Amino acid sequence: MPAQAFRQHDHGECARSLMDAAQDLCAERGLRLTPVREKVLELLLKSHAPLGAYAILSELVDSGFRAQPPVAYRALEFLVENGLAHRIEKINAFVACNQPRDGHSPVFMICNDCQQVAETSAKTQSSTLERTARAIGFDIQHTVVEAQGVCAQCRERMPP
Amino acid sequence: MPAQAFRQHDHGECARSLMDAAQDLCAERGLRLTPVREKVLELLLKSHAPLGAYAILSELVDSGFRAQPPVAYRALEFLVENGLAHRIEKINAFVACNQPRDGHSPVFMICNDCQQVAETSAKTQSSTLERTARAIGFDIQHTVVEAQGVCAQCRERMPP
DNA sequence: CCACATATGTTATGATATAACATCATAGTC
DNA sequence: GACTATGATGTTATATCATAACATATGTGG
Repeated sequence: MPAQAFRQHDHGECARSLMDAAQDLCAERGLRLTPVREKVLELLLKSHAPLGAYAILSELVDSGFRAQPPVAYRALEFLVENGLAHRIEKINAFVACNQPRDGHSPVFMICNDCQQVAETSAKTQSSTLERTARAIGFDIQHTVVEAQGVCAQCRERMPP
Repeated sequence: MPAQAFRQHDHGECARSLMDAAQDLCAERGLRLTPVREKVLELLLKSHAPLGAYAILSELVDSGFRAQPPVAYRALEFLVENGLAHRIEKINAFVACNQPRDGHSPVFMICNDCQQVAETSAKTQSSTLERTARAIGFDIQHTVVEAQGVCAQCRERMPP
């Protein structure tokens, strides 16, 4: 299911099932999905667009958590390390992962108009990168692949 | 010539010819390669590793320029807009472009050990991205493709 | 219950980036 | 040469993003 974010879908249902998946995954792996971590994941899942660390922070405060910056950053670090969220480098923001436990190297499409971000899993993408790397003896540990532009919905709405 | 940065090469000569190319390109296009802009490009060309905006700023000051942050950011913005330099998102730093006027979508390999960055021009890379984008009707305006890992030289030097 | 590891609370500060407005330089025009 | 529009630079202030360091608490296995 590519580009989930740009499609019509039951967002509430989608968020719930991803939260369930996250809880299962943490249980399996002995990871502690503590209240702050769960809340941050919930905020990311509810949001239609990526959230910056300070946006998350202020929502945490609204939800009754005492929260200084490290609180948000630590929770995000946990989620990212365990594949439950991703950091979008180009915009210094975070999104929930829409296919945890995939071990994928995600590709993001960032719409400059509606600010939504779609996570796609282009396997060929990373294999192309791998090939380029191999050619120069480079050992890849992490990849950042992000495209900025305009999504289909926004383009349709735009002046000709 | 892929991965220039990781190879043995005459860096001084390489920097000089790229500076010449930049001057020609600006002359052709009626762009003004002013003293600050030229100095910043020179700093990037001399450096073996990407430079952060504030590193550039302090080198500008060392070179006798009065320099507040906007001075460095503006020069960098000019260089990036005109394809003479690139921003590496993952590390908030800048490198000189090693093939200006190519209209390429560059791919960067960032070595976590020596901090050097190689710019490669993988055409297949961007076409793979293009295909992914087309599949969901996304119109790409800019791409960020960066891989972090260990370059061949550093890997050879490392403990087994 | 103790000790250890992990998570959280808190203060302070570091690092990156830009808004806003004043001043100056350059090129084209009269 | 003076006039003016445009683009470049100078400067102040501040916004935004991120982490170091250390204190405290909490859960887990011995």
